Amino acid sequence: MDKVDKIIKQWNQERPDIDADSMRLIGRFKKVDQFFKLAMAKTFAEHNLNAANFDVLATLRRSGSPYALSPNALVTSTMVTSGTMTNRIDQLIKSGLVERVKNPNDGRSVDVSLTKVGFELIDSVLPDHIKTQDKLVSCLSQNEKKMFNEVLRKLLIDFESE
Amino acid sequence: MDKVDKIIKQWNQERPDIDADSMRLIGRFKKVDQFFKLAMAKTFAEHNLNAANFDVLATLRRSGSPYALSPNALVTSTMVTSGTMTNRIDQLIKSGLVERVKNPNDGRSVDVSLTKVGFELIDSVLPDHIKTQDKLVSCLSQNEKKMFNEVLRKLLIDFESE
DNA sequence: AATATTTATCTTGATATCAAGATAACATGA
DNA sequence: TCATGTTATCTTGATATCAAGATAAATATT
Repeated sequence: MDKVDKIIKQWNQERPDIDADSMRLIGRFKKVDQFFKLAMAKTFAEHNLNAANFDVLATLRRSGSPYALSPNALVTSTMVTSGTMTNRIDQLIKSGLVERVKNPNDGRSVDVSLTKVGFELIDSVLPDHIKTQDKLVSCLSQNEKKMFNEVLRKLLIDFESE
Repeated sequence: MDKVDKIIKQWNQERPDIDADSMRLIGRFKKVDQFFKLAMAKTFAEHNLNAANFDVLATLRRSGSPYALSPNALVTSTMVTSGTMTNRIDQLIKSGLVERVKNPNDGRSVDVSLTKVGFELIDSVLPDHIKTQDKLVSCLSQNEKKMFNEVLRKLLIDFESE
């Protein structure tokens, strides 16, 4: 009987008319999410980053040479608003990890480009990040991971079809 | 090939030394989380609530009669700081959904108590919330839900043992 | 009884985020 | 070409959150 079970038990007592099976599932999911985020945040903090910063740097890094994308492209791939991205870029510039480069072909547009320091930082965080992620799911068997992945994929397909 | 697969493909090209299997799993998990949160936020918004407000009201409701808990108890069960909880309570009082009642036995302490309006609101949101949650996992078979739940439970047991 | 410690709540200052709108550059169609 | 619409980015004002500290009451220690 874990915390989620206790919550469901409370609901059963107070509102026995409600079927709380999905709540149990989603409640557990939410708790797992909290643990995931906490563990990854710890890794980022060891390199003076947070999840938001890391996200931007990682997106630039994996986009390949020349490690530069427009703010718009970054907004699209990170699911935040443009104002949030402006702020993130400003912070990363202050830390010397990226720079803004004017686009000569389009006066409205800029490229956000990894600096050498930024490139080296993200490349040094990455192995730790992978290690953290591996550890987070290390209690699962290969088969469990496979099923887990398939269930998540099925959910995503369902969501994106609507 | 979904968005997560594309991200992993980029990493494979840029950093073939890195084994990104856990990243794929956790990346999907994160996306599912976003969909879950978005759908539930929509339901809350239909009743002029957000996830934070709902959380407090639901915690008070399921605690049973007299539907009152100390801010401290609310902090413990919702995983936010005391300052955040003070703010949430202030907002809910402004909306007339809860009230602060002095604890006669302990001058430091207050009880946060559901008002009649607050009680009726949370009871009317609840069926919609359950419906939303049911729908979110409706694409999964009974067996898949069972396996999903077991995997999540296994993860939580692992996290809490450390 | 007086002092020190712990507990419960609130306050303060800083940050990250969002929604909406401002600004400037580009694109299109008459 | 000029007017209109679109696109890319940034700005503004509001909100939710956190970490750290303030306040006040209860408890423990001497």
